[in-house]
Amino acid sequence: MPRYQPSRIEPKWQEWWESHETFATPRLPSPGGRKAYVLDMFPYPSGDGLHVGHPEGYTATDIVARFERMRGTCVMHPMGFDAFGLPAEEHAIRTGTPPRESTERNIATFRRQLKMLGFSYDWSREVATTDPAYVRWTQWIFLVLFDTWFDPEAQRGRPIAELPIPADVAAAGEPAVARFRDAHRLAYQSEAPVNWCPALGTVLANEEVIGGVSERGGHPVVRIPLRQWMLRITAYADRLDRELDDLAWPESIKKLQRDWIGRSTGAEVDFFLPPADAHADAFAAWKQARAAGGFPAAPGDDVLRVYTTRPDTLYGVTFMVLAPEHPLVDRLTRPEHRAAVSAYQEAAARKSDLDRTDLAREKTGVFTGASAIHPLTGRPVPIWIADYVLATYGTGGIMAVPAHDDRDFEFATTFGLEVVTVVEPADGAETAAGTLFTGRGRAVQSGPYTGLDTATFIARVATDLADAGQGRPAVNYKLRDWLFSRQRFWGEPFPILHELDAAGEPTGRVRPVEEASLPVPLPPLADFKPGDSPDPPLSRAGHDWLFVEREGVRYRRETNTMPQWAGSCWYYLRFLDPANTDRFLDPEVERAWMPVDLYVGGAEHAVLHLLYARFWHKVLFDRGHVSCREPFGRLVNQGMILGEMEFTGYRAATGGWISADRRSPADTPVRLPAEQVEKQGEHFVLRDMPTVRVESRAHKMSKSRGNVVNPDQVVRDFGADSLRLYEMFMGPLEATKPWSTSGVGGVRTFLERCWRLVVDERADALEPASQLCDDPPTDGQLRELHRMIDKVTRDIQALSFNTAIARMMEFVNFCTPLDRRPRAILEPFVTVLAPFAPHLAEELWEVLGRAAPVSLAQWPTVEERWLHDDTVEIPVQVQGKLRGRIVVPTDADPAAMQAAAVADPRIAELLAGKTVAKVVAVPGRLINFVLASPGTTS
RNA sequence: GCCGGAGUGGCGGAAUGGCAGACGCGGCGGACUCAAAAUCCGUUGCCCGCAAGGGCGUGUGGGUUCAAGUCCCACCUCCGGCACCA
Repeated sequence: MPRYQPSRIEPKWQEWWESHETFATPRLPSPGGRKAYVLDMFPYPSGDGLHVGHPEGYTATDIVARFERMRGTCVMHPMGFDAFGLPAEEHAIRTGTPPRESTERNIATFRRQLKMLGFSYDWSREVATTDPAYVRWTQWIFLVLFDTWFDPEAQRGRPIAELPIPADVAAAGEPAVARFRDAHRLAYQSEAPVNWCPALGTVLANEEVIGGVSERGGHPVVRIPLRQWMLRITAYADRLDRELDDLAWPESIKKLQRDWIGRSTGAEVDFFLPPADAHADAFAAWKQARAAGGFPAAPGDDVLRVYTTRPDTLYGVTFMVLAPEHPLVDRLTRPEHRAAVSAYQEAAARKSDLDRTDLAREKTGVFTGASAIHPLTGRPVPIWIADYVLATYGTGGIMAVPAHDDRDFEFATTFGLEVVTVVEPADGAETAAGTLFTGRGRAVQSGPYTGLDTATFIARVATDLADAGQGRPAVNYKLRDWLFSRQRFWGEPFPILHELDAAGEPTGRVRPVEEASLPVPLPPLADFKPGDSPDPPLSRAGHDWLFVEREGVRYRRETNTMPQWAGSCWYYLRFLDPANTDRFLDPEVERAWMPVDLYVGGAEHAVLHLLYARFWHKVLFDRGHVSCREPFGRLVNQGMILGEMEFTGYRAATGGWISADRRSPADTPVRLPAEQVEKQGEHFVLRDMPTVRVESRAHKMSKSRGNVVNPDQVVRDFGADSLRLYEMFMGPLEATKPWSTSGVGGVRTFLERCWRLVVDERADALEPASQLCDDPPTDGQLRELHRMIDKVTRDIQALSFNTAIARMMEFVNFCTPLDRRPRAILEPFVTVLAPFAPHLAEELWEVLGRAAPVSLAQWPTVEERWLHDDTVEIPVQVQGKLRGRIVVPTDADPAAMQAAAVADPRIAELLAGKTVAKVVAVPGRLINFVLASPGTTS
């Protein structure tokens, strides 16, 4: 009668934990005790509900949190919702439902599903980024960014009030000072060209544009100039790079971040631009002025400044290239080239990123008719414009060295420009003139530098250029400043006011909303439809929201909103002190819990979320609001869960089967049941037609493919403990792995075996199995128990849950046949099972007559003495091939092992008449007899 | 193109340079049953052999080593990311 019934026991224990506040975390960890902050990347509550991918990471952290709790650690394990997001906004536009309504509904679904899985979150700490009490502090942090400038000397952010004002700025009066400050804030406005997506009615960040179309929806994107809020993340580029060093993150993630930051070192070099009516000695005069005055901070109009990582190739410069948007292009272009240049510029502006990057890699460009003077040789160098040079990187212009840069080489080849070799491979290999060599080596045809190796050349020419005032060492980053505003109505409003003049026009002056007035609420909107201009939807809000007065001056609110990233940049801090109305986080609480000890989430956030959150954290650190430089100590990315393995055959248009390796896009895929398929050698083929190969693979879950697994359904069919356990048993946490419904059945069977180990299934009432007894356990049972505990303990710490579960299965396999099952081994087993299958463990604990909850029971201690055997079985190899086994004392030395091995009749026979050249005996592991090869004497 | 990661039975996977395939799914056999399901027990890499036993096996080809899934070199395939950053 009392079968294992998850549908009965799971809700029961979830209610028990909730009513007993089993997982409530105190404000501060107990003094002197250990703390663990175990964090999941909180989800975006989409309308589809939880996906089976979510519980993977959540179960992993839940096991760690429960395990640590049982070991007496004070555990912080919160959950919340990253609830601003485009889908709610699109839903509002489609249906007219206010986004807050649908969002709250979705959160309720997510919360129900998460609770259904028995995660041990402290739900009293739940936060949603859309909650006005949360938005208040997101806006407050924006004001911290607005109030901060980056001091490059100190390499840290400081209050804007401490920004030194140059004398000439101060002399120009208060508006100039304000402008100077605004230009140095970490949050600033910019008129830069942005990715405007007409279909979505918004501007997108570079990283939201994939191959020229929007990441969401794949709509076309065009570049237009628009006033935007930017965050000066580039100021922190160096620290974001260097301070990765000490983090316990996967090296691959660190590398991803480093590559994204893209630090490179090289030099800036000025090429003199002679005026049209220049005297022959204009260059000499310029050189003299530079030698006296040094290298200016800003290039000025008389030079073309370029950035290069290879100043050692200066003598190989045969032309220069400017981005079409480069500010000097118009002035440089000679009248006879004006038409072509303008046409090219217009075409480039119209081109989407797709056209500029993906299609036909062929280089395009036009000649401006102008030349610059090479700083070392004094020779004129023609100036071109081409869209392979980016306006937004370096100085927007390059010195082209076609012999040693593949892009320049391609351009030179296309337009028949000169190629001059100035570097040869260091190994002296011959290079034909006019060929490409991008490696490092030795300089040739390089004036006084000829013969130098690349590194020496770079160091020396940098010094020489600096002395001559013609160049300086420079560092550049691929990382761009963070485009932080969106033209959306479902996001945090900026706490910023724009001053208006008497005519109601903006004066360009802004003021922050005072802290006491936060949060700036989202205004109610009558209509959610996007406009056809890039004007933000909030500009259509009622005037009582839009216009405010301060000290007799009228202001218009900022109508952009923050991107979804904003809320997720600091939620891990708010969890620590979620109800605080006085500050965003109590410093005492922050010092006690930070940093996060374990952070688990999807690899899709490897770059952006983690980089943005680190950036905000560093600013908060610089401004004294948090105590550590880095927020996340140990980071782990869970892998993706794919759909069930599928076999796909292909039918040709004529109707016949076509082998998967010879199919064309015109053939129709047909999903095949496993029975129609068999493996033949390397490939799967049709069982009835073995010449036809069949594709076998698992695909990403997607609605269109129809292979999405719904957690509600799995819980209904198998129970939450089975879902948890299966997701952990599938394979390594970090790996991508396919779903298998029969695999879920397998772990369900295991849980039923656990149940029967303790419960008498044939009794009428819920009572212990008849085999349960109070016998003292045998040595063999204790050995089995302690080895299991030891392995599971170590595996949880290594996040190797699949092997931990395998070991528990072995333990159950060991116990099942026992006619008498000592309580003294079953009870510790139930405690070890508890973090993995908490509902079942609680129920079994109760059946065993112990006081609930097992969730807070003590984790069993491993008794070392049961981990070691007196004797050990050791393989015996002859010539590296396994030929027998011997049993020897565990501490047997090589001589004893050898004696035991030769005493084995089979081994003795194999060695008879042979010369043993060498014996390799590894105590406790193996023994190998190496024979002298025939004809060799030893 | 560049940068990661991965290739092990029919499938998911396990293995500090030391007995390849733990554990699970699936398969096969048995016990229980009138029968089936459930359960319990056994078995299950491939090939030869009645057996004892032998041979071959971790994507491919080389190498280091007494010993390689594991280390080194070259290559192939799949998955993920980046993509003119001078």
